[in-house]
Amino acid sequence: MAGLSTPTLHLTFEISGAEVNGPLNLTGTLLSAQTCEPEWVKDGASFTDVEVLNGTPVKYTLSQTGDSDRFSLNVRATQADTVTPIELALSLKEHLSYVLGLKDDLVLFYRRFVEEDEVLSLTFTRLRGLRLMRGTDLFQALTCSLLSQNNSVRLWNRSARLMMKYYGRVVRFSDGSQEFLFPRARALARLNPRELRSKTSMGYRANPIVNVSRMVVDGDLDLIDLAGRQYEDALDLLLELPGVGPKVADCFLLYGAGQLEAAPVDVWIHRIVSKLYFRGEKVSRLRTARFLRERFREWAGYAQLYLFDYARRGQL
DNA sequence: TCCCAGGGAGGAT
DNA sequence: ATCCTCCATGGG
Repeated sequence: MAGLSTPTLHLTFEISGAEVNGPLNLTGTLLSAQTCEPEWVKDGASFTDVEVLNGTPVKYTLSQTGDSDRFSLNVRATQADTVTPIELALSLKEHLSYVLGLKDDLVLFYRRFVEEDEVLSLTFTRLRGLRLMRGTDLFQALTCSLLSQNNSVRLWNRSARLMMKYYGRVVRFSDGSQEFLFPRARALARLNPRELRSKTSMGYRANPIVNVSRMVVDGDLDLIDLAGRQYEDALDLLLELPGVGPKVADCFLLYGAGQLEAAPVDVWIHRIVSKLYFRGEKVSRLRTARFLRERFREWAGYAQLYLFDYARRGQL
């Protein structure tokens, strides 16, 4: 913690393992393709992200030393030099705790299913410390979820970065660096979908993204209200949005709204659940999602995350 | 050239 | 309810 009583523009501090509820694998978590935001920028063993905290853009770089069980998290942060300084350390610590799911009781998760579910427990050793990320920006989470449909992680991340470059606000930080924020609904709502498409190579996904942006701007879509509703209720409303089907809706609810009973079913989850829980019998995606929710309840999102990572990395 | 990627919409059966 | 096909785009 910085030793100054006045707000600072630069900051370095640690988050010790004791402040985290169980193990943490930072690299595994940040590389697990969760859809609430573009992947953080990787540089060797450290990762950099930019977010707006209390109205102030903050850029932070994280690295983990030690192993998944005994570690410390090193944080370096800079905030924008053009806005009022905020009490950086406290708000950033709270932010990281939320975004990286550091309060989730992973040991309880493992203990609960290690004997109750032999299939899921297969993933526990190799993925130990993998945590479920949450976005702090609902519009960004919904947009990234829309980008991810029938797309590769690499491609939708590229499109997201291009969106930031062309339509996001530029922020200059006190260390002299410059970054683009994720675009606001206002900036996307006025675009011609064809322009958005040609500049970001996001294909047909430009149409629903512009349409949803316009709904947000016009007040026809209240994402905060949506995120606070009960799961089934929110799901029904989400499915009415253009370009939003069961998978995108569940991604928004899980990674954006932090509703841990949501379990997005993509091709990987569909495959591995069919294979491991239904003896390879073809099961519909809807039934797969319901199966995960009913079996894992408030841990369905985590079960999905572990099975997804396990399947995607070739252990299927 | 074909197939695939953290799918969804519209239609036919 | 389940099964087509098409939808852009780039990588293998």
